[in-house]
Amino acid sequence: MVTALWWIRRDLRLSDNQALTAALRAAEQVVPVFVLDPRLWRSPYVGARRLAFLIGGLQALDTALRARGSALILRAGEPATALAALIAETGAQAIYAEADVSPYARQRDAQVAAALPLQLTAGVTVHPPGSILKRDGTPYTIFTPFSRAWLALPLPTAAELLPAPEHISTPLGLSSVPWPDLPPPEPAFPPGESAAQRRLTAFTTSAIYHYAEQRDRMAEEGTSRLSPYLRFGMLSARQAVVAALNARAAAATPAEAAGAATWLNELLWREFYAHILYHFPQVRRESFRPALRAVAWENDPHRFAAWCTGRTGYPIVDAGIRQLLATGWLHNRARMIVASFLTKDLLVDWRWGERFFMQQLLDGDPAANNGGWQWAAGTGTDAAPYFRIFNPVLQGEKFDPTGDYIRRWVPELARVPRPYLHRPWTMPEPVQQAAGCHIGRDYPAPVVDHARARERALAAYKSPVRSDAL
DNA sequence: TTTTGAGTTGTTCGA
DNA sequence: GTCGAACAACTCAAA
Repeated sequence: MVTALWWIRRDLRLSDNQALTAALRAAEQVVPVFVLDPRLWRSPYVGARRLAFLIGGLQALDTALRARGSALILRAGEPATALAALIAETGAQAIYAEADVSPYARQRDAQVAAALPLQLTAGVTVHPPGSILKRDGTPYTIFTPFSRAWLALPLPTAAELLPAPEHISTPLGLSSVPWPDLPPPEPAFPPGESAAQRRLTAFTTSAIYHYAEQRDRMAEEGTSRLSPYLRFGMLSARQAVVAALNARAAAATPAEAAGAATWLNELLWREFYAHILYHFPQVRRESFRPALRAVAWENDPHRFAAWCTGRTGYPIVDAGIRQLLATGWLHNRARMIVASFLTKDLLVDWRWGERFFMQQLLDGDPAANNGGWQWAAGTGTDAAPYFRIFNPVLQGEKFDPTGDYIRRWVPELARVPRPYLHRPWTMPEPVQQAAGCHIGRDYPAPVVDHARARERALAAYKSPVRSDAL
């Protein structure tokens, strides 16, 4: 009897799963296993809410496996040790898993592969990192040429998507550790593959066609909200790309096709940053651009705390942070606004914001989160020019013109009249009275003056303190 | 090898 | 209110 392990990490799905398919082709019996790595619980980059989403996804996967004659085996401990034990128990000849790109995952897999028969497959991205290079053999570091090269490769088709297996034969009697105790999942993001598929279908048959115009409107549900599902592979990258291509082909108007193409482009940003982290793992520790490794961050803990709690006094910034704190998810436009504010207005090291996002986000992904933060901070590949500093008032007026987003997430501003909503500190005293919102008491005064903070940021970025001058 | 055009998502200022 | 230019210089990608 040939037995194989399907080592699940961030591919919590049965459909279009290359690792599972490879295991089923190689073996008569397949053991689906997830290893609770104690490093997950200790990491300052992991929060309870994302863990709860992960565990919920594993429970959904377990249910789906049980309907197919199998069951998820949950183990705890160092992966190499736990897998070695399971191999000893089952006599499995091989382990199949989807390759990941983060430095931690690659080091972990190298350690396992050194001791055990580990077979890695593609799947985190459509095209595996390392497979898209310039003519001279070096990796792309600018998005647009990367995306051109990506699009020049054969596009995935629906026919390539691997079907979910109807039956999985798993040996009986293997033990599991109990499910860990975690907070209940976020209601807005029910974990699991079927929830992901429903959301993908809903988005790619409707909102995707308005995505080009609607995606920046923070009060609207104009985005796919699929990021947590992509993060844990409850949906494969290939399934998402195929759905985008199908939607583009089915578009009734050029504007609708543009919507689908814009969303596809966002999926390509995800691919791009996965490739970047694979080729430049040091970006997890330091700025991609060497010249900006010496920016003299102020790192004021009080200002950082005001930002983390949504009490900066800038409504659009606070609304974003509070949406994140309340739901574990944040609109992409709001991500850019709060990141620009932290790094430019408050001069806090982008790595502080990156870590906070990783603690809070359901979709927290080392590659995409790092790429986004370095872009906003202007320290990354293909980054915003240093002088591109978001004005939180203008961003709010432009992308939340009705103020509905602010009123929803910052209830103490609910009765502030629209002309003052994005700059409540300018409310005359009688208006504050009428709105039931006294600045400094019910809602904070601005933690910095944006115009002055902007000048300070320009100076700090223009002449970073060089470490050799210290 | 050299050259040339280009580079997600902005803001401010002055005409 | 609207519009175009300036904001710097650099690095990258590709011919």
